[in-house]
Amino acid sequence: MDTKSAVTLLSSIAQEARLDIFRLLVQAGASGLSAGVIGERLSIPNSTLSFHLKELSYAGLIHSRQESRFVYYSANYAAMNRLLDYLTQNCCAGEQACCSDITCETT
Amino acid sequence: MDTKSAVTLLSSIAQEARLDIFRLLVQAGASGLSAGVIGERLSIPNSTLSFHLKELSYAGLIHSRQESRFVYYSANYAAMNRLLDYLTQNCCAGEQACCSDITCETT
DNA sequence: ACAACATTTCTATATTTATGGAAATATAGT
DNA sequence: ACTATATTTCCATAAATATAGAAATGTTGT
Repeated sequence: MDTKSAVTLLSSIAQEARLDIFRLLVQAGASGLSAGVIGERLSIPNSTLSFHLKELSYAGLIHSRQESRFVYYSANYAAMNRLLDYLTQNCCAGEQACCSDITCETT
Repeated sequence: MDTKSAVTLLSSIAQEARLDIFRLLVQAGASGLSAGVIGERLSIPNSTLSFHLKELSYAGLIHSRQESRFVYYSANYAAMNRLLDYLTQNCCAGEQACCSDITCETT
């Protein structure tokens, strides 16, 4: 990953509404949530929501799929993991380990 | 951690110059680097650098300490780890583990 | 006090980003 | 085709952020 891509990913979640959306989707799992449900849960007007979903999609942090009348959005876990790895790469100048051991909490 | 704090942290590294600075410091280890060295390594004019260092400090992602004529900046690993944890909290809706195992690479 | 260097503040300007109403575009059921 | 529902695009406006030159401030050694 290069700096520019990482900045694109980070910018996409460096905003309150989008971070809320992303975390909601991270917690929702692979099946995701429809745009309408997201908007309702977070009280975001539809045009504003659409703008933010586009930002997250463009960055590649979320996927979307059409299913009947609804568009379902879901977290791109692989992209998230790549980003987290990038931030901690080659850390600590050879000193003792300092970085997180992040493990998925499955409950 | 709440959303606002996380956004502050993310915003502080969602910018090319600042992400470069942060990663440089992550890799530099606990001793850190002086403002001058950072500016030289990344070719950032001093007033611009100062602006970005302030942003990172304000967010709490880096520390600074004065040592003789120099100001040394260093990564706040604890803050970084808290942020990474926050992003992956309660992920995947009880499905199989999906999140990174990030371990410090010490070489 | 002075000189040399390091870093920050001041300032103006340029650029990017966020917001949400209204209208347009899909999709599905009857 | 018509109606109801879901989502996106268009648009104007408001707000936040980035840049870097010049001046000011801090620090150390002589």
